[in-house]
Amino acid sequence: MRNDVRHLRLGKGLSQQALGEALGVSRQTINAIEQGRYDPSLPLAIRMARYFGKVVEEVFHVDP
Amino acid sequence: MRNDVRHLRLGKGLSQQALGEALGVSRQTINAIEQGRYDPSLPLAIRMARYFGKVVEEVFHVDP
DNA sequence: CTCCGATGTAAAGCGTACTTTCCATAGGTA
DNA sequence: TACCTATGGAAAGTACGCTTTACATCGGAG
Repeated sequence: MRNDVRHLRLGKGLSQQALGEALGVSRQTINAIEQGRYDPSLPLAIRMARYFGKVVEEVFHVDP
Repeated sequence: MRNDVRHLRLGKGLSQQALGEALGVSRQTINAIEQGRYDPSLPLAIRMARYFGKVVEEVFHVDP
């Protein structure tokens, strides 16, 4: 799965730390997701998308 | 998280077994998700929503 | 140069997502 | 009766999501 988290985060001028706090997870979790080291849980993915004003499918894409 | 999987599945006239096969998971996984015993992974949630012609947020709802 | 904020990464630990195998029950049909 | 499908669920194993702690690098501000 690829995602646009880094792009969306920078678009809001936030650090990984700040985004993590806004979403209730650690900065390492944000980092790992941005790097594609693993996918977020479903509830976190929904919170993230909602935070950026998007639906899950607009933020997370199945890699072809 | 609550979800509409059972309702959507029955709307298509499918058994848990048949849905599991269509999505590439076991029938026990479908059962557990319908019962709310746990949430699906993000890729499975996206596959499920897509299978039913919906976005993730239309199938899985945050609790409150 | 020194200090700091931001980022990358690793280890250990915990809970969960998912599997296979197995057992059990209910309803329908022959 | 016996059989079959659909469902619910337990047990054990594997892999992943997420945490805390810790260390390291880089760039900018002073």
